Amino acid sequence: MKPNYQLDVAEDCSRAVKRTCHTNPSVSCGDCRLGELCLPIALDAQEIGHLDEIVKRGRNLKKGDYLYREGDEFNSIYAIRAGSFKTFKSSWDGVEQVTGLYLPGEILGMDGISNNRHGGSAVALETGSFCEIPFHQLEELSARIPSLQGRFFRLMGQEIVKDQQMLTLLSSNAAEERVAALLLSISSRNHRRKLSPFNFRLPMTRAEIGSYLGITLETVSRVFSRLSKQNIVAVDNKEIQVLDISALKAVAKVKMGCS
Amino acid sequence: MKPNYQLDVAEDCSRAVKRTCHTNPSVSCGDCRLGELCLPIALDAQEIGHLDEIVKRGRNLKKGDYLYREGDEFNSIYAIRAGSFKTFKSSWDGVEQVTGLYLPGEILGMDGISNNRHGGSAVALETGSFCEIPFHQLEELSARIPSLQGRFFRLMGQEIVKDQQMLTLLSSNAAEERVAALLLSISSRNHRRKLSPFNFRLPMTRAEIGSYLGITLETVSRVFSRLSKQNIVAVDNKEIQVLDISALKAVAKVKMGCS
DNA sequence: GTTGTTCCATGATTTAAGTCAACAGATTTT
DNA sequence: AAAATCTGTTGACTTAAATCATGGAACAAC
Repeated sequence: MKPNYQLDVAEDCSRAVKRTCHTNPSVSCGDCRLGELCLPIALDAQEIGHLDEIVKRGRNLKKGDYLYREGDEFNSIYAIRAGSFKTFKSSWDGVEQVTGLYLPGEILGMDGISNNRHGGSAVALETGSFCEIPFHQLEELSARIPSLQGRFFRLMGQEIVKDQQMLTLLSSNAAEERVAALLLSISSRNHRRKLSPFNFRLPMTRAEIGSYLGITLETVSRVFSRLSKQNIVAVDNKEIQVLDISALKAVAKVKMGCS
Repeated sequence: MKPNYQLDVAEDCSRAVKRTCHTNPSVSCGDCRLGELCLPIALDAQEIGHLDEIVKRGRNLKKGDYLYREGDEFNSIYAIRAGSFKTFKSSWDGVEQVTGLYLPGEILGMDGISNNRHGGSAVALETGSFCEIPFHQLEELSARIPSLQGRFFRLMGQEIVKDQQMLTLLSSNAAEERVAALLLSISSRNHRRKLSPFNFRLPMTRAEIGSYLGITLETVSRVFSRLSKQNIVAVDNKEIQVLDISALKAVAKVKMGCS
């Protein structure tokens, strides 16, 4: 059985001739290889043209740079082209609570829509690039292009579903389930992006993972050790190799994004 | 200091002469006393008229009746007029996970938008009534009425924010914080509805509250006992009286809907 | 009203995860 | 390349909440 995914982004880019690499900042939505994951799905060529006009493409960030901060005025949503981002809130006591992990092709920043103010912050976990889509222009365009409106409704609905899955994950306890579910989620999202679902690098530290999953970093570490000992995954620092995906699913009791 | 809220719904209804009671099934959106909480905010009279044409008003349910079930085809969203509802998912092992609590003026069912299938079930926690809004008609109308589109974007955004607040509540542990936050949330939502923020009846059992908050029913019960002993709230079964709201906020470390 | 359920409170015990602490490996900085 | 900082692992101990168990109160059905 041959894997139908490329092993890494660089390799994929070198293959692409006319579509150009997605890390090329000037590539338009129609040519972006993330097209079938990002906002434009379900739009025809002409509609994508309109969308292209309002999208500010190819902004780059390095690790630790903010996309926006908690309390910032909300102006745009962001489509990730490369790299990974986390969203988080700082609680009264300054402790940061990770609320989301976002990978290429995913949309960020919808937490600002209801109040015109971002409810949390978003930072790059590594060097990355993104497109900025001014929201009021998107709204105007949506009113004129029903399929875009529909697409955006669906996108927001997806965010709701995702958050609610996370919610059930966090209330039905068990540290192991949570960690396993996160690994499966990353795995399946990688698969969607035509990357290996079995080998990937965790973009977050143990502390960030713990914060996201509502457990301590020590517990995260111990769970990795246990899963390792059972030969379910191989863990080398942030490098993860899934050895037995069905066992991993059993541990997770299949909650989050099932592949 | 005089309270500016009515003590209960019945009293409020008896006062209303031309607006008619909101439990009257035939009252239109323009006249519904929930107007300023529900979908129509930000619409003018004519737009509300259009909305009225697609809304199926005044459906009634009794305790335990389903609004929709997990896996059902998604057709409509629902606006609650009276009563309260919970949403939940059943996990593989049949254990039910409460994912949301909905009160009058709130909108239910947006979890179906992305997949055309409801991700969870919704049932009435007590006798209640609601309006059904067929989603595809709402979409069409939204494409023609920009302010309705905007309103709905905002409404979905609100759901996202709400879920993320819940998420941070569940990861930053402490049973007491969670219970306190839930009480404050209900309190402030009651306030918005011009009901007492200090006296209310919990619509859920201890088991449901526990499931929602990711703790056991015994823990919920113990937390109530402790808060009671500290004279922060008076608890008589489901009847709650908030005695010291600032102390309650301190316990909650102010997380969920702050009043 | 009586009977049968469901719901709630509380005690005793167990357990999973948190906390504290020390050290080793990585990564950055200079 | 050395120093300094951040990140990850593991152990020992503590603790908050889960589990198990009982009795009583509230509610529904008949």
